[in-house]
Amino acid sequence: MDGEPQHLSKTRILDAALSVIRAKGYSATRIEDVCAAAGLTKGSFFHHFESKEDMAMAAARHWTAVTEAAFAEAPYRRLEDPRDRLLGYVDFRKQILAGALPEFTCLAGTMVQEVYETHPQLREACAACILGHAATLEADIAAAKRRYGARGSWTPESLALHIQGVLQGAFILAKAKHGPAAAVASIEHLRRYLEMLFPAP
Amino acid sequence: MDGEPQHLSKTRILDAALSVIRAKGYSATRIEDVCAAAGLTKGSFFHHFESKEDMAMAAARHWTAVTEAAFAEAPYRRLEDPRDRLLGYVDFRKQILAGALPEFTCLAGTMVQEVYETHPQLREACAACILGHAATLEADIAAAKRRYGARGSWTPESLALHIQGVLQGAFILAKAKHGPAAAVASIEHLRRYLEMLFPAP
DNA sequence: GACGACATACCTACCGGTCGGTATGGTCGC
DNA sequence: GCGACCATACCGACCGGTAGGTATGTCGTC
Repeated sequence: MDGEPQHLSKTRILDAALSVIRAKGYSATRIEDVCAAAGLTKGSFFHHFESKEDMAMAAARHWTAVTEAAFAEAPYRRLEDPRDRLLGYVDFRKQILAGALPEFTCLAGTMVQEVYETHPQLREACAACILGHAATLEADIAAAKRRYGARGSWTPESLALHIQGVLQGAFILAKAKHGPAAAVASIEHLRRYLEMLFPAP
Repeated sequence: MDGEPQHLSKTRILDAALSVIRAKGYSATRIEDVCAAAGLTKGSFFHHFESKEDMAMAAARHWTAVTEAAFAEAPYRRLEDPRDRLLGYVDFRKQILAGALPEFTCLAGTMVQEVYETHPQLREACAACILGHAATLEADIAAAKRRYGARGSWTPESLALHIQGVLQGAFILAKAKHGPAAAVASIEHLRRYLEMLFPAP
């Protein structure tokens, strides 16, 4: 995913961008906010990025890489049964909600809401992040469906997307309530749905 | 909910605000965009509103009133069985996704993402809208639970919020994919969950 | 004639983006 | 080894458009 091992300051700017955008949204983040958070100046910023939108595109890709790495190492991935892996994934996502609000939010979901009509490229980048992540669940879902003979008629793709949708919705609930309790409860409903879809032997 | 039957131009501005904010997000909407959409000028705007944030607060309340009215008249509300009413609600929400993207999106969900950290009052107003709407489902959920002896241990409140979460997530999916298909599929998963929670006789 | 409902012109802070400059470090000829 | 040369990284003052907000005027109505 990452091309070359980009410059340290560039990744510092991108890391800063992730947290600032997740806290204030894309339009409201000023370039100088990002610079301040990164401990650099605008001169450096525009040395590494052509424009604010260019940075956002890079941030989306950076976010994809960061999250991909985080999930790749997660313990649930080593489980044998595809159903267990799927439920493990959900539990893992639930655990993450323990931290502070702007830290467990999804950059792509936040940004796409603001830019889907106005910045087609950014929308595309955010979509690729979300849909790409969803795609990593499809194999397990398909396998679990085969093994446990799931109820109802639906595609693995649609369920993978539904899971991402619930998570994104949970973030909105958390933001609205200014705390993760409702989001956790929502994810538990999602887990219950999966348990019922793939009834345990 | 609405205090006095406010001035026509004021509601025109608010209606315009709803569509512009839903299309571009709160931070990116300029007051002049709203004025242009309403066919008025800034002079009129600042006659009716103190500031942009004041307008946003009013827009949130306006949105609450508009949606409340829309759901109050919906046909599913006349169904006898609480389970049918709940499923009817979900189906009704699914139907709405037929229109153009910025027209079926939720203002409160869009705004709260941007302002939850920076504008506490606005966050509160958006939260009140979402949570208030969720609360309208609680009675039916509780009644359905009593009548059909639902599976698992959860509160009506948490399920009502979960439903809202799924819908908000579905909007994000729709924005990311630039079309409602995935959102529709997600709502169908939600419906399946409810059917399984309250098994039909 | 006072007031509410608008329009027009204007002010000004802010912010995305530019530009001239400096520091650092690597490379090459000698 | 050393100086000439150059590229990269970074700084920070500055520019110019933009957009939130204001001041003032006009017109209709009670």
